[in-house]
Amino acid sequence: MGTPEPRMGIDGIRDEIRRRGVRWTPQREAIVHTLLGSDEHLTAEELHRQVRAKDRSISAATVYRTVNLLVEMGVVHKRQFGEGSASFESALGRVHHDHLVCTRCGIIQEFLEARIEDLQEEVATQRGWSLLHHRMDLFGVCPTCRAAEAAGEPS
Amino acid sequence: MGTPEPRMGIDGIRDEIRRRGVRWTPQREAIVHTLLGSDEHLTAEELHRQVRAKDRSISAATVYRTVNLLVEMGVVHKRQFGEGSASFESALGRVHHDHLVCTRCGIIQEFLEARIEDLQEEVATQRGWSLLHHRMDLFGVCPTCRAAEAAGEPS
DNA sequence: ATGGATGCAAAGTATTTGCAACCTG
DNA sequence: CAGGTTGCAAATACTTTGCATCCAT
Repeated sequence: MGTPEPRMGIDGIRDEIRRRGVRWTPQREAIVHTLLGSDEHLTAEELHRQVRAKDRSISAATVYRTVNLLVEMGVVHKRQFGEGSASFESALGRVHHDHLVCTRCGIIQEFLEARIEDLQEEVATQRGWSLLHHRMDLFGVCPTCRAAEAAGEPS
Repeated sequence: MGTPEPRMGIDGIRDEIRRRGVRWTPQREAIVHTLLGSDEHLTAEELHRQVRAKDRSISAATVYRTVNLLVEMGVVHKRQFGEGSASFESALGRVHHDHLVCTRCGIIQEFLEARIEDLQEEVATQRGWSLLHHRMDLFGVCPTCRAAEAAGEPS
């Protein structure tokens, strides 16, 4: 339930984990370094694969347990774009944003549009709701894929 | 890939199904009537339960196969709010809308905010994307639950 | 009568959990 | 050295699929 310092950093995560009375293990260190050091949206499987490059013995179960801990701590966001696996993304030192998802190549571009954020709050308030959070994903074709399509390349 | 007539109706679905060379069975009729006749967002399990009230023998597999067919025909929308099962919602005679989801009681209220729709198009276009569709869910506490909370009722 | 549809059970995904061994604090 | 953590395998939740039978056209 803790909201961490905005720019806690990896060391801060270690300290926060210990402060919670949970342990800082080599597995957790590898997972945190990999996920927090990446600016990508990684699925549990992708994260597992990368982490196994450091330590072959790390299991998928530990990856799942660790990302769930990090999500619960508020330092990682869980995203669910299309169907299939969820993705995980570092929340450290980053402001809220939404996503453009390319339906052709899968690339994800982040954006923040303050006018939309304001209108979302207005929509909720006008209808008597209190807004907690939201999810907004825009699906379309990215500039690169549009160019490829224009060049006649089949999808 | 067919985009159906906006107000096709249940008979129109039967005709469209036959036009595609697939068959109109009692199971499909029961499922279509139940889902299209409901203004709720139903999970496959909820739909299966309701449909079994008409015909005990209808299997979950048939429910899944039928909703997938209807989604592919464009007459039903598949929604994935939180975790867990997907929900299905009739698209017939309805315009696009987004959702407010109560994190306390799960109720779903639909809304349409043209200014947000315009800004989504603008966000995509400005960044060189072509927008195909989007998903926007606002999570918060509905008026009823807010009143209950104000009255001191624990969640 | 013919090939799509159904029910059933088994298989698939994605993720979680029980448990004994292990290791951090 | 106490209790949280790990790897493994089994379990879970949701959905899809193979197959023999059935039935809509």
